[in-house]
Amino acid sequence: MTIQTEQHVEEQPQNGAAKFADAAECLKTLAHPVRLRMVQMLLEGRYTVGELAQDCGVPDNVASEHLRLMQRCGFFTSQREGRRVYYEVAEPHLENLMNCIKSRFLSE
Amino acid sequence: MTIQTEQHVEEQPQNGAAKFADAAECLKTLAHPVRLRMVQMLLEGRYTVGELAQDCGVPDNVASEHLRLMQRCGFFTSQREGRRVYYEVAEPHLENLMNCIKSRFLSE
DNA sequence: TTGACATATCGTGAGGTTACGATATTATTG
DNA sequence: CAATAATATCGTAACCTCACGATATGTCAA
Repeated sequence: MTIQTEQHVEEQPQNGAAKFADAAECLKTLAHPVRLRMVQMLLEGRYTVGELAQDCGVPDNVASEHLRLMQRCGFFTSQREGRRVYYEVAEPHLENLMNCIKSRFLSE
Repeated sequence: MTIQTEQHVEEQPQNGAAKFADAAECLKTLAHPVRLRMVQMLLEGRYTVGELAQDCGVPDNVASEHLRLMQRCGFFTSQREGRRVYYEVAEPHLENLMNCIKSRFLSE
């Protein structure tokens, strides 16, 4: 079995493992009940932080934090209009991915 | 001690938020570079713990732990043959989900 | 049986994630 | 201007995840 005794520095077997790091990062961002719910909502329209917060049952600052995380993954963009900030989907693959998730986990 | 301070209990607005908890759980299980790689491998055949461990560049016990987590989500099953244990995909939606992930995060 | 191999489990500690409260920022209204 | 509304940011503490090493379990072979 000759396990590589090289401490795990950066040295993943070059089988595209590096690519999985990005995917894992984004999946991790998606993997939260409140965030999934926000994605679901935003796939159907644009909403403000307050609207999303209320619908998800979390305080505004918590909602804001979740939205910031997802924005960093490129899922959403935001525009300010007056004192409100509207979020909307920016990642076109998000709908397809969400449908896969729903067909597996939510449809039965 | 174990003083549970009654965090915000279960009080999600009943918009199907509970369902997202399961989905988030499974997504979280998927959201790890090594585990994604294992899924990718096992979508193409059955492999032993040692084979998966070597391919992912992690020690056997670490691989075993990852596989256990995924088995708990119903992604895989395992059969022992001699001293080896073979894992294989048990969740039929996994392939579709993985294709979504790859088309978003790995194809560019 | 003893020993080796393959896998699994357990305890531990480092580091990450989360919700919360307090505070800060930005924009509107009086 | 001050006051309020909507959102964002920050520090903190509780909790969770992960990899590691040690050990345990299961299997086969001599």
